[in-house]
Amino acid sequence: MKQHITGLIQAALDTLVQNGDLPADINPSIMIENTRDKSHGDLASNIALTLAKAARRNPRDIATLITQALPASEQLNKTEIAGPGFINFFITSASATKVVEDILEQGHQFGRVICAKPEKIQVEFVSANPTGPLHVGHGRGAAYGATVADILEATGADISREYYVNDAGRQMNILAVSVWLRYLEKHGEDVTFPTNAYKGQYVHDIATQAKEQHGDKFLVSSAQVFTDLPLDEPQGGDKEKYIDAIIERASILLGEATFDQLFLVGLDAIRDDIRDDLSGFGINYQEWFSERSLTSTGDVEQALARLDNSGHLYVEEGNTWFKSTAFGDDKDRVVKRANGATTYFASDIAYHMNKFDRGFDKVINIWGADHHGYITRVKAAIQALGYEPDRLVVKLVQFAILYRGTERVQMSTRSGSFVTLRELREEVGKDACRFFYVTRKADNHMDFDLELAKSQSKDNPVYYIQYAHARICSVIDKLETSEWSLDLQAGLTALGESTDDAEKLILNQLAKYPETLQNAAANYEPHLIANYLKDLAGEFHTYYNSNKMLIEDAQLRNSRITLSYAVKQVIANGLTLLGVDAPQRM
RNA sequence: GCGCCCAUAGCUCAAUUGGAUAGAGCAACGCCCUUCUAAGGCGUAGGUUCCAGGUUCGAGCCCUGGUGGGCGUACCA
Repeated sequence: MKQHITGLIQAALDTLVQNGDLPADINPSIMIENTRDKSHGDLASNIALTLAKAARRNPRDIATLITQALPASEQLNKTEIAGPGFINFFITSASATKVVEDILEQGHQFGRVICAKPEKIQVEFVSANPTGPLHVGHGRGAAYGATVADILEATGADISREYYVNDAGRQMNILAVSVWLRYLEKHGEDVTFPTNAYKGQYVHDIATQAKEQHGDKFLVSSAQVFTDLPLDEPQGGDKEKYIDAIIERASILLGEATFDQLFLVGLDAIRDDIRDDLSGFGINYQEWFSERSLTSTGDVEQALARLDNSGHLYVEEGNTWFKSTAFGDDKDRVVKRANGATTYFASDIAYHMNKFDRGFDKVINIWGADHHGYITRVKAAIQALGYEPDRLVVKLVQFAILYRGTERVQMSTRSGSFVTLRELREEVGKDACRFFYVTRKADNHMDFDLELAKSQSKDNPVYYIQYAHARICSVIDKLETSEWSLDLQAGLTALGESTDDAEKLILNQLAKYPETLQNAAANYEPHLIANYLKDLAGEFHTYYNSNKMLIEDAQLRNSRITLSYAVKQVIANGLTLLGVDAPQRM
């Protein structure tokens, strides 16, 4: 419809230019918008306003010229000039009904786009350190990333979802010795647990698992572990030095290979748990990418060599620095320490190089808002490696604060008492979680009310949308067991002749679905779909409450149920994109 | 100090990317209802879009300067 009107306006402008009513160099870009106020028609164009300056004429005069030159169209009832010079278009109800026909034909495909030459896009999200279960803080990134990926896929991209597993580095070693000490306890050794070790219940669980799978393979006496160590914090020492000393001790007592085995017990257990957790959240990845693998494949060294060859590295006091200030960073960054160890940033440079080398046209990283300071240096690195920096898109997700009614839910990652994502999911359900997390713009802080998410009332948008879907399913079920049957063709014809305002409103909303999806994809804004569905469900409930569906009058019955059928389809399509089920009954 | 993000109705948030009279839902108030799915429906009221300038036909949105809040400013991961 918008294209149709754009064509009409273009034709009108061509005529006016030919007749000399408008200068030839106006270079118009024709925008058609949905009106907010229905007294302004269904669609509107601001073309006259944008041309006013170039044409040196009053916008209302231009609008008059355009409407006079506008070719006739069977799809329009009338056009009107309003306000400062808007041209409003009123669509006939027959052509407004066209969208229902499209929905019936295309089914779950409606709104989706298939691209002949799809853009290859990678979406990396969550990527939490595998040192413990996911907590609620990861939930928003998970829901947002998954939905963005699905939306991009729906609009024609070739998507790969990836989790970057930070399985290298000190934090993972701390996890390994945490498991180890619990394991020793389970063998009856007397252990004083370090201040800085991981204390959650899951560490006990993994230790038990290690004992079951590996017997006493990692067993040493506690005397061997704790003799000649520096002091821990409670004794007036440094907890960081203390835990590092234990890591070193473990490595010596067990030997590198055995320590690594222990390390992998912890890593595998937690990664599997995270994978399972996310799967229950409706999220499945194409790739779990190991940070460790970057070292073993030589990617890190290769990335640094590439930077060095292009003159972006220098050595100072034994440390190797990347000259990121050349690309707008505040300061240069160390990539290799004097002791030869590469930094986390070096791995990240290699990781991004690896991503582009895998042939992705675009790479999207979903990061927590606390990582914003990191964007500049990563962009600097990929630029230095010779990639166009715009091919990396970083979307930051602000924190969500949990409330139970009006009371804030405290969470702390210390002492293992945090609220896990799994607990949240079990309490409020997958659907409400997924929906609530994406219902706000990602760059806004959000409040997540557990009570509201669980409530079964109109106040709860997820419930309200699913309820609309279930209601329609129920009507259709009832219809099928009645003496009537669903005649969609008759319904379409009847709808085309209808002048009912509520129906018009719903038709209008249905027609907006494809562009809402496009918009959501183009801007990485899934909340547009969530809001869209809320509106559609609201309009439908209103309609449903004032119009009986299962009635004698065949024309009304067919048109109402046909319209409802289309609403059901679009709700299902939208909810699917958000990772929310569309239930047949509730 | 510097950098990024945010500020819209009492509360939680929208606003088609610069369009027309800034919209929803809670909460408040006033009516109605007990149903094809029931956990409701209809309506009223509520605004200096943080402040001050600027850009233009037009600004919640863009620019400048403030105010307030969140986050970040590692050779950690």
